[in-house]
Amino acid sequence: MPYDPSAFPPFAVTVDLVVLTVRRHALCALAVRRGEPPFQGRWALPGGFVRADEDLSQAAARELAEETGLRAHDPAVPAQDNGAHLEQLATYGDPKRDPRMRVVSVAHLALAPDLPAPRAGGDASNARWAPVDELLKQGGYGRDGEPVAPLAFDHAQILADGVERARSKIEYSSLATAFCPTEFTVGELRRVYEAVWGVALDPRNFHRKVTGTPGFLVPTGGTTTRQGGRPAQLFRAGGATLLNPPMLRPEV
Amino acid sequence: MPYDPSAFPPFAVTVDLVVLTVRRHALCALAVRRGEPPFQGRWALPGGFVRADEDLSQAAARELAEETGLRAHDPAVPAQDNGAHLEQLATYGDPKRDPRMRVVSVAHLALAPDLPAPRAGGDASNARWAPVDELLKQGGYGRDGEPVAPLAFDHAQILADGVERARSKIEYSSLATAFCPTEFTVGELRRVYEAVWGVALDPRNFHRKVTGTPGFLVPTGGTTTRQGGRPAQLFRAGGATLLNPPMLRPEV
DNA sequence: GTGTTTATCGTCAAGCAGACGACTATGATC
DNA sequence: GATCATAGTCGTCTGCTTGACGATAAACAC
Repeated sequence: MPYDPSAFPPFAVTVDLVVLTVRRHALCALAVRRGEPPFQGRWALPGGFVRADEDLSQAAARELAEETGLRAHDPAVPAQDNGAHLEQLATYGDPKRDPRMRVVSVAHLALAPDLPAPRAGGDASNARWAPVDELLKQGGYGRDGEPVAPLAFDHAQILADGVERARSKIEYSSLATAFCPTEFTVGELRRVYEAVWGVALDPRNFHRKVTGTPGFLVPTGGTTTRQGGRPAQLFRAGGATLLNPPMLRPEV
Repeated sequence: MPYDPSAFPPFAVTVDLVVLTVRRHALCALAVRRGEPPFQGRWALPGGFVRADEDLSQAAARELAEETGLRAHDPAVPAQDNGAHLEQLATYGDPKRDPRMRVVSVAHLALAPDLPAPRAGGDASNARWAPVDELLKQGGYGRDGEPVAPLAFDHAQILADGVERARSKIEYSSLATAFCPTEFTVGELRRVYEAVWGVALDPRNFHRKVTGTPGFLVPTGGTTTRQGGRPAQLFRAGGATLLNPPMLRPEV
């Protein structure tokens, strides 16, 4: 059977981004306000069409840079901290997920430290970091009492999947360091785990665990006191990507 | 900005299947022989175009049924064994992955017990179960001394990703039972782990572990002697999907 | 100095994992 | 039928990890 362009239905392919960070002890995601129908005025995940000559990961990295200014981490330079962590999450292709046409969206998950301020095409009012519980609270009310509309399209599902991926992945990988600046303390790393998992961890056992896991942390020699209290040692992420033994999420 | 069909490039969207089973102590994958260019005559993963009105998981289930006769497991009936396990794996969209046109493939992973014989459109010579090491052995020689051509397209990468997913997922989930018939013995389950991981496990510690993990196995009361030796108790898969504590893959 | 905060080290008991001995129940072989 | 081989099942022991928590250290605020 020769190649017949009419033999398959045409699809639009997009990438959507779940960009997570930890701000003020809460796991937050980047949301942008839609400027056009459908779902005009509603919050959504950042994303856009994949271009004709682009790989999926390239498209995701481009969108991430456009929305946040973050460069994606180059997997070829693992030891070096040259940007945010970016990985493919899952693909969503319900025929009715976009009322305009048949769109298949390849969602990606990005983890970033707190630093950057949102910038959606230069217009800051159309992009914000929002706590994920707030974004996922369907039909509830935000911290300011305003009613919260659910995210556009199936983005609530995508965000929930991304959060779940992040929660489970910091158990057995060193990914939690992607939420930290280049140099960080054990306490800062612990607060990342606490924010992502939504639990309190024992500082003493946590310290013993992470410093005892080979390849997880390497001391830089410096110390800091930016948290108040006794100065803490500074660390960088070690070469290990898989943690053995893994971090254990406390019982549900 | 109104909807403009020319604003995005059209893609073809396919599903490809990594169907794994355990045969004769080896992890095997379903391969089909391509009957048309490109890669005519080469082995490939089964798959096909997503139809215009189909969800991705529906398309994957349809292809699985067409190629193997297996029904996909309905997630709404978790305790019941009504088919093979099927889950989305990852999406592959390199612009050059198909020389004919821009194709994005949403790969799925299926795990099945040994029973079914391949049937690719009724022609058995164009479908076979092949050990995954053989399919992934680039440019080597098969067990029969024949030279082995690498899989078509990027299917070697997809298969490798699927195998890795299966290897890690049987650690912390009860998915290994998807490789077993409805009723099975602890020894049969152990041989699944040994085949998928490619290691030897201590029968005594394995027995203690799986029978001690709550929700993993439920005894049916029957026994069997089909393996020779002392009769073994028969079990069904329990309700648990996540294993706590997980099975531990021995050191590399 | 005193109190507060955070970091870090130590101790102890419970539980789990790996190594491996021992026993059991079947079929195969002589 | 005795013996052997095979596979399944139960125990034991030892070392390591974990979770709970006491104790000490080093900063800052007053």
